[in-house]
Amino acid sequence: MSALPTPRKRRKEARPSELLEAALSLFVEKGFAATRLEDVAARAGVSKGTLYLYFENKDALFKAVIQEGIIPVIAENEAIAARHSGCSFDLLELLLENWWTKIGQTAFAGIPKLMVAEARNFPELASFYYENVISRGRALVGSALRRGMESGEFRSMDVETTVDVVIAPILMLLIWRYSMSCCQGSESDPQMYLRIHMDLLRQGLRKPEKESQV
Amino acid sequence: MSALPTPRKRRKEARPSELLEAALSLFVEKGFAATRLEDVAARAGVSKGTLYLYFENKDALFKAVIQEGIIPVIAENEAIAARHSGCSFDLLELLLENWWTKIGQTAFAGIPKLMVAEARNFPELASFYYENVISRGRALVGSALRRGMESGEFRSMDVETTVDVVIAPILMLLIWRYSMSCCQGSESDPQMYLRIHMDLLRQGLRKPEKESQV
Amino acid sequence: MSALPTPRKRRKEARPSELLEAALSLFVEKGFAATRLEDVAARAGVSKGTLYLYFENKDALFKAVIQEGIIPVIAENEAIAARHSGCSFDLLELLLENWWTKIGQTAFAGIPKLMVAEARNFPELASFYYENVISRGRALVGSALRRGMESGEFRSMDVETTVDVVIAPILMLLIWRYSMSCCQGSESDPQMYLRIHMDLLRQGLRKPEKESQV
Amino acid sequence: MSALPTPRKRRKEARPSELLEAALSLFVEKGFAATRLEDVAARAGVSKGTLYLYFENKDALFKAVIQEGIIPVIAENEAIAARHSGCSFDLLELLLENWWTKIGQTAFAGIPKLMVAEARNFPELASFYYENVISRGRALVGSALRRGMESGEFRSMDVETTVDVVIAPILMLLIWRYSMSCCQGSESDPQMYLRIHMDLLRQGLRKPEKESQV
DNA sequence: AATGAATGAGGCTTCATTCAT
DNA sequence: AATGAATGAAGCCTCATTCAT
Repeated sequence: MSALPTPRKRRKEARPSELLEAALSLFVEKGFAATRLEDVAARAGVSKGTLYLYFENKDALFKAVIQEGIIPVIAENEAIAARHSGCSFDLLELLLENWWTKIGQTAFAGIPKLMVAEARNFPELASFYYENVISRGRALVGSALRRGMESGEFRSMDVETTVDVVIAPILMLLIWRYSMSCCQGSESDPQMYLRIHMDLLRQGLRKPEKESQV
Repeated sequence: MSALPTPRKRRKEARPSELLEAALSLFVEKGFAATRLEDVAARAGVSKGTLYLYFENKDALFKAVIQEGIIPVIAENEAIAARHSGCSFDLLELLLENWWTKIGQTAFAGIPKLMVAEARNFPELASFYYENVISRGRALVGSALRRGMESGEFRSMDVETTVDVVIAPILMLLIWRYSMSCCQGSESDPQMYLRIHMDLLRQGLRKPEKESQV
Repeated sequence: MSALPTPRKRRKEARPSELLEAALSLFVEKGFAATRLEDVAARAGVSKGTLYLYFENKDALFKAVIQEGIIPVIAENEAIAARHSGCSFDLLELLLENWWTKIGQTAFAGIPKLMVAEARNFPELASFYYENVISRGRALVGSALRRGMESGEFRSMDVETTVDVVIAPILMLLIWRYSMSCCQGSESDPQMYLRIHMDLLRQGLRKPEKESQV
Repeated sequence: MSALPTPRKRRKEARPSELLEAALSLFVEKGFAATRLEDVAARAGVSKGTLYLYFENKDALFKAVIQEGIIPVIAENEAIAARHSGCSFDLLELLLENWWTKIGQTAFAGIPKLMVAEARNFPELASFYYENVISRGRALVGSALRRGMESGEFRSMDVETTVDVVIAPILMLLIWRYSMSCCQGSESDPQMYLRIHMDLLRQGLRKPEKESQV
């Protein structure tokens, strides 16, 4: 119906997301406290004052970054789980694959480390993240595990706790990359890491043919 | 006449560890950058200046915390590994048990999250930690895995990467406790978490009797 | 419509020189180490933070004072020397006259005493001053002396050392004024001082008509 | 009559001068403000607290250093002048030689720079030094010059001002050595410096045989 | 007389936030 | 809408001085 907005207008509307992108990359690189708003503004190509036209303060900027970053991927994974009908371990692999593609291989990969690092200093933010990302992600993995246990594909174990154990190496892979990896001589290979994790899991979760569970 | 050192002297000798204890609790509570040395001093019941009689600066204080608290546990684990002659998985369990008792159940449990959160902004501290804790810890787990693979107890896998996968849930357990756990309704049970992790590992690492590796 | 820059803009452009002026007067009054940046800012009518918008730190502020105030005078003197074609002693007098007008009779007169007082504790500043002021000043006087010796106007002497001897009374005049002069009852007359110095020099440097050097 | 004091007693009596010696060397090396009392005490082999048993505070220590350092040499020079009967320039050379031996070649050589550097911040000290050292030194040189002028050995010039001009290079030699000399590549030769100064003076002060003064 | 542990004021520097233009 | 100059609170670290032993 209407013509496309003029370049100028589009620029203006793009501002917030340009700022969010700049903020994400700096928050992820330096953490929340150590990121200077002046640097965020500079990376987005605007001045420090402009930033305050779009975000009330540093906290609000941080929240906006999280909000935009990860929730859509959780929703995608919920859809994948809803339409899956194969075996449960395959579902785990599908969920991981999508997560890896949409988060692990993008700038959002830095968010888990960011949240872990700042949760205590920003409890309100942590709550927001927990409700919208973590609890939904755990529910997803939890229902896959529960289905597998009920079908006899997996051993019986405490589901909630197993979820944490299963997720942990995936989170650590990202957290490591944005923290101590700078000290490491050799680059580790995330593909191999994930494959080994899933290999161990496949065999570790499987219900033994006959006797002798632990 | 009295065999006891003077109160003054006794105080002087106790100071460093009082300061280290105060520093540990604040570092773990607020992170490295956000901890004020004045608060550390106050918690130890001394003034700002006194702290500098014992530690050259904030970095040195932090390194001392690690030096006194964590490195000895690594050394203990190295001794445990050196004298171990049983099967490799048992060694992994012994190492975990000692780590859990000396680190996981003490205030030092907060250090991994601290390091993850601050590594990028304090590369020298990160290096120190990497050299003295991480690389030694990985070597320890790595040699246990390698021994198990060579003896046929474990499947053959890339050792370095498997080390990371094996360690990750243990680190995440601690990291979680000092970050997002505040948002969690139910307290999770670390004993069960570790048991499930080790169960999955025991079965996941084991070399199948006959064929069918991945 | 109006051709004048806005007041704000005008202010911004004037700031650096206002700050340099304030810094010069305080450095000269109290020395480098004892001058508080907050006082410099206050004297320029701004806050502490503003100073850092224009100068990276205290060292940079000091260097800027030298850069703006003294180095140009050295450059002028180099130009004077380059275009001079008369006798060498006249050149010495021209150099002195310009130095006296631009440095000796301004607030910059306090810099030599400042440098002498602080050189050991701020070796980087001392180096900067040595490279940019002292060595160029000495080269200037040295080449005038050398020319005079080669033309037979002056006796032959070690040039480098003679430079130091020739310059010393001029520096001492300024150093004295910013140090012990407060204790002196009668104000001494710098014009007479300089005239006597040059009188002694004119006759002292001159090559005797016939024999009898020392 | 009495036996020599015991070593222990002598040690105690030697304390103040050991402290003064240590203070001199540090004040001369770093200046007043930058000298740490802890370093003074350490160099004298005592503890920080001990220093306060002998000197009320840092200022008092500084004053004591100056008091002990130079006045005796001035007195010696006054005696030399009193008994001198040769030509006036020879007297100037004798005074210089004694000064050079007793001050210029000892640790006291740093005092002129010290006084110059701190005079403004310690006016009371500056007065003390002016009365006891500078004014007496100037009187000494002044009377030698005046005698030479009256005898026809020297040209007629304003005595007070000429004194300053004559002394300046000697003071600058010492001041330089304790300030900017660190930046200088080649060590300058003080013997040559003083010889050139005296050469220039000898010829510069001398009354010309016939006409043509300036 | 001697010690040395303890203090706390003070200076440089950073940066989130404000606001006049 | 956008700018960017200006602010001032806050933290690390030093060191003269005190005082219990």
